[in-house]
Amino acid sequence: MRYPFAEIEPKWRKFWDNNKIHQTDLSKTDDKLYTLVMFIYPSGAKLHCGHWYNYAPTDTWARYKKLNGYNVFEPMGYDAFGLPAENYAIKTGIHPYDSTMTNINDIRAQLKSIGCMYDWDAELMTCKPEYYKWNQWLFLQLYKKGLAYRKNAPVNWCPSCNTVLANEQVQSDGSCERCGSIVIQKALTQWFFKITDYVEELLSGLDTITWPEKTKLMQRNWIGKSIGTEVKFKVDGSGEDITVFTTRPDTLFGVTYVVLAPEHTLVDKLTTGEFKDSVAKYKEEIKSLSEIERTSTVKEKTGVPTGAVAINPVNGEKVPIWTADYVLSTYGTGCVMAVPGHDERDFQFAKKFNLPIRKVILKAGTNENDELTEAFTESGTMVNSGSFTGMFSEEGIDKISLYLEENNLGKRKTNYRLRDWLISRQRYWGTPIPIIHCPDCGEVPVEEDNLPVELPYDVEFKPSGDSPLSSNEKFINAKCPKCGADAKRDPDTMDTFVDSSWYYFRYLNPRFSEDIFDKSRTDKWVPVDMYVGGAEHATMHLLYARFIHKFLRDLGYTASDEPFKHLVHQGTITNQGAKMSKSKGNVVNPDDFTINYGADVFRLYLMFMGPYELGGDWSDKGISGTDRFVQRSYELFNKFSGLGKDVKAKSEYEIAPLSAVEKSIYRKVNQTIRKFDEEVEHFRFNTAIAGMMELINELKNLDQCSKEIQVYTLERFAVLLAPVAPHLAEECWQILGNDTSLFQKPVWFTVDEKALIADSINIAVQVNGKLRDTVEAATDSDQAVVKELVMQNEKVTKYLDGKQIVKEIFVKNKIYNIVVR
RNA sequence: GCGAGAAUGGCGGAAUUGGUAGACGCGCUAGACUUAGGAUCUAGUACCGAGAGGUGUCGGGGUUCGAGUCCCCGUUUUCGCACCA
Repeated sequence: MRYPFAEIEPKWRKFWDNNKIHQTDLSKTDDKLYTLVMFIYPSGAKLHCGHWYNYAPTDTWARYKKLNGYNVFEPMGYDAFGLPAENYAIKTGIHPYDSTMTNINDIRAQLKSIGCMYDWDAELMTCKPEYYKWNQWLFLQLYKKGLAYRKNAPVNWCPSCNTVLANEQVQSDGSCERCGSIVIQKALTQWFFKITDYVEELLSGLDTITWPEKTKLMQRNWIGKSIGTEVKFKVDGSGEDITVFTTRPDTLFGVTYVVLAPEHTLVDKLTTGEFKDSVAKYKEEIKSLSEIERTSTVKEKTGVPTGAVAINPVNGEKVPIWTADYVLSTYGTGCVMAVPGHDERDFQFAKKFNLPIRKVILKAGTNENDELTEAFTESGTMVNSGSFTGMFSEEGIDKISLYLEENNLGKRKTNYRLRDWLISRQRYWGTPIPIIHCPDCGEVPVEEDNLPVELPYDVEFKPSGDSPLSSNEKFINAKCPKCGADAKRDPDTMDTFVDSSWYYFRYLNPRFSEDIFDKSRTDKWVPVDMYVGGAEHATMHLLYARFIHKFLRDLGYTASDEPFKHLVHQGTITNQGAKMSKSKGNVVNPDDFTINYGADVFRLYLMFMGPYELGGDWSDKGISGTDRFVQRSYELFNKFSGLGKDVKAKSEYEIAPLSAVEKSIYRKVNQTIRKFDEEVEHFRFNTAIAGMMELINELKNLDQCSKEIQVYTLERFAVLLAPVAPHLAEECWQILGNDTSLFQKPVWFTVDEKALIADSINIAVQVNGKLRDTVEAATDSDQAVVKELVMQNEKVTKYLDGKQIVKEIFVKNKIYNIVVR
């Protein structure tokens, strides 16, 4: 009989539901384990295989922990604010709230069909005022500490749609995805969170958490700490100074020009008469370029002179000031000193515009008068550098910095690539920013008692050039909390990364109304023990959450320094080479598989496909393999139905008295448990399942075992099934004769260590590193014993004839290698 | 462009610290069973070769008794790059 998943799976889900098996008692904290997957964005595309790939294997890990006695908390919620719902509204007229709620209801039903251990009492929706109220509260706390502030920042602007565009709405050729016009960069006043105040701790904290090394490295690179010196260049004939940042003050004598970012405020100020037109024209030209294009090292460098001249502080030399787009206003001071002899970008630029190139660092083994054919960017001996000539770069960096500091011409400075977090969005579907702009008092925060500032339902979200909220008179007009005068609310909303930077606290008490969360509870449960989600969040969400966590700690809201102790990234599931998305039309609907095979077969297949961290291109080719495995498992238990009622197995057996078949099965069962423990613990589900398949292949001889060994084996097999195929396992456990639920009364079997050691073992025999045969020897045999076997082996000895043995390498239980000449 | 991964049969993938390459599964081949089925069971399946044997882990070098694994050079490919989440 085929496994009737269509009856059995809903039956067990109902049982779990009715008995509240997945509701975590959060007051019990002794063996607490907080397992979290990144919450879902409720798009109209619903759940696809990529979501299942994220959730089902993580649930297997969580269930494994639960069976091992942990009090596991595994919640799920909706990251419900965001751009796609708003775009959808612009296109169709369907309100973001309505489409989001519809999507959530559909997705919830789908999520329930996976059979994960989600505690639905903890469900969260970030678009509800009871949630985003605390985003606003968080904003106010940051504001109070001076960590939320406004400044100008460039945004992608479509002049035809009259709106700000997300990077993803700008196509690769720089045009708007909606109308095709060329997108420009426009400066707008924006809200920022001062994440840079925490930069050192964000770096050092990485050493304290168990995250993939590559993710930590990405964060380190993102933060981009660099130790250097700021150098002041006076502008000739003007009171202005240009401050540049350099990590190579030892090359200061090689400066032949200075470059300002085109957006730098000094550009217009310094440009002299005849150059004004060309500079203005240049600034116009580069408006449509993205940062990636601007910094590309293959793109032809562009730039124009400003006519102004800077004075090198160490030698008084006058050098021209240029503006060029390879200098970014967002990094360092927005100005660089150009040393074409020792910087690749400067070299290219100087070549193109015929600017002088001067050698000031000598590469070891070369001559001072050799012409530079490319920039020499490493350290070396300083030349042409006044009194510093002859020093090695490291010493020169130190001495020149000291000289600059002593003469008030500069100072040592640590720079970071990390920029403050731009959190304002000129959009509707997000958390309103709780600030009122008063003509007299300026920016005034909304009183905490007046939170939430509710997002109004009625609004014109079609682009008009302004944030959609500014068109809602009722919303936008307010009284100044300080002086009572007529004032305007801030029309912007927050980046959705604000929502996701603290949601793991809120899951623990989603309806708590007195504070952002109940500290007495979160202190026991936070940090999250295991966090699973896509690697695409490596630098943004995962950095923002760490920042907010540290901020909340400084407010006294948590004792921990880091939000996520352990992090795992699932791989990306692509289809026809592309990430699954509705717009590409390559979404694979998991429902097709759950209808045909059931949830357990599908989740088994997702785990069996390959390494969890790797992902891969979607194919359903192998699903019949896991289906067969499920069928065979079900059949196996039916064959021994009820056996566990009459026969009780011991927890361990003496091995010697067992028959050969029993021995082999007993050993395999224990080896499989050992392997399963090891593999599932580290999210290696594919090999864990392969191990179980090996076991069931061996169990074709189970009827040759005593009833006790049969029960011993089957109860262990059922329990191994439980994390990977929970519905099936519950059913099998019951068929065997148990009247309890595995997840209601968790069971896990420990390995019988003495069953793991095999009596004998195959040892590879090599001659000159080439395999010639294997010999079977008792486990842990020493070299002399193995040598005797080897030397009797003709397949080996025929390669030794007439040769001289030079060396013999013996590795116990593994290899015997004879080197001959 | 910059940064970070990956590359093993026809396919998905296994392979503690360097120690028998191809576990497990798909597919395929042959057979069994059968009021015939896209079901189940048994056997085989890296490549070349009749065999002995030889060759094989993206390409090219290197270290080592021994390299899929370590080092150098290159190719291809996936992901991220600050307003998608």
